[in-house]
Amino acid sequence: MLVTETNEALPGGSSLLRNEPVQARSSARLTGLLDAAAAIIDEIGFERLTTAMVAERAGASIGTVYRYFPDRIAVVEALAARCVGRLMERIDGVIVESGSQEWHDAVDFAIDAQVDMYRTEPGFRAIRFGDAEVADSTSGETEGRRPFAEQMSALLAVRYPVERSADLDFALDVAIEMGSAILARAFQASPEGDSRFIEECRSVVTGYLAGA
Amino acid sequence: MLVTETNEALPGGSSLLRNEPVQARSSARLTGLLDAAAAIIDEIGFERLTTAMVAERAGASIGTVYRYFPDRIAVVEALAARCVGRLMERIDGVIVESGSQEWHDAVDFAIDAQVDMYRTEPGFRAIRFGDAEVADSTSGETEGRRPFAEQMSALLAVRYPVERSADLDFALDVAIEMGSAILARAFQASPEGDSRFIEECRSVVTGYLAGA
DNA sequence: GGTGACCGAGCGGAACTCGATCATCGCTGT
DNA sequence: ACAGCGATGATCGAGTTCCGCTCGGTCACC
Repeated sequence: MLVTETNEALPGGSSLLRNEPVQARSSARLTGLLDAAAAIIDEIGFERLTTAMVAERAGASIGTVYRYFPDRIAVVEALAARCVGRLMERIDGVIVESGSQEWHDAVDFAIDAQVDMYRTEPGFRAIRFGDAEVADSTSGETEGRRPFAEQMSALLAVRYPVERSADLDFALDVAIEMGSAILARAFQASPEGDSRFIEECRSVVTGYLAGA
Repeated sequence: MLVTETNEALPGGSSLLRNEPVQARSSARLTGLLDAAAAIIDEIGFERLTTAMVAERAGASIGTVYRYFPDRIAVVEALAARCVGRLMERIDGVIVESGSQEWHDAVDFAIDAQVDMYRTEPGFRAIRFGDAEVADSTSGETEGRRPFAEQMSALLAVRYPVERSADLDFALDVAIEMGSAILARAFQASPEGDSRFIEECRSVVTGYLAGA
């Protein structure tokens, strides 16, 4: 496993939180707050989410929200981070389980996992990777996509033909950008994900990474 | 010209506005408000933009802002719409001027125009096409990219080899999605636009549209 | 008893409203 | 022609409401 979680609820490091939860009930609270935020975002969108809504839905008070998160934006950033973490766990899990050494399997699994997340993970759709980018237009996207790009890089590095691996990181950047955009389009077209776009995503990304 | 503007300032239809300006001074006001919004967004980002700032910068009062825009978000949506309108005008202008009948010229011009907009058009960078999508996560992107896709469709339809034109609209959807994402990445990496990503954008989009 | 966790009234500021005021336009009668 | 005059467009800005966030006090766990 490349991804290690010190706590089920907390995303990554993480400097997004004011106070790390130490008692059991409080990490449940954190999880609950993020769940509430995810549900609200799915229903009315990030822009209309208020901290009071999050508190009420999680059965907490406003003060509790601000005990964990420095501000409103940090809530959605933490949610995004949790999403990315879960996505990476999935991809990692599936690929080691399969035992495949083919790089294009890793690509396929990554796309499968994202499709699955779009369908089942609350908030993923609205947040994609970096609609937290919405929040802070400077960092958000980088924060979200960087770790993902690095994980894919690590996964592909050992599987990719050596002669082309010089530009692997750049190619991955481009591929992830393309793939995410097409997938987003697929789920913008329909809630279950337009299969035409999804298939096109597979072929485009695989084709590009294969070197045209 | 495919694009017709009834008024220099107003973007498209447009149902984004509460009141259409009818007198001359008031469309100047509208233009001024959008200019102010663009400048502010460039300086401090969409999130930190306040309606009071827009009003002050445009030399208007808050009430005037709300005479034209239903809410804060609509301001940036209108700005996005104006950006898209200007982009389309440019592409259209350059391509008829060139007289080219090659579809890949249309693609090149479209990419050139976007690069130019990123570099010179206030607010374009922050707004891309659909960081208004940021605003209203449901419609924003659709509102922005739809007219663009349709214009490109119209441009390419007469230039594209007939045998493949059946899926032209779908292919264009995908191509625009890919291209926009890669371009955005180029200008996220550096303010002048990372030329490596820009070149990759050209080759990927042209390659894809050529049918691989 | 000491520290972690939680609450919610309250503060500051930003989004948005509304009725009063001013500018422009089109008409109409001389 | 054009001066006057309603009607409608356009502007203003104090005021209201709502939301993000703080802080001191209370409760729960070790």
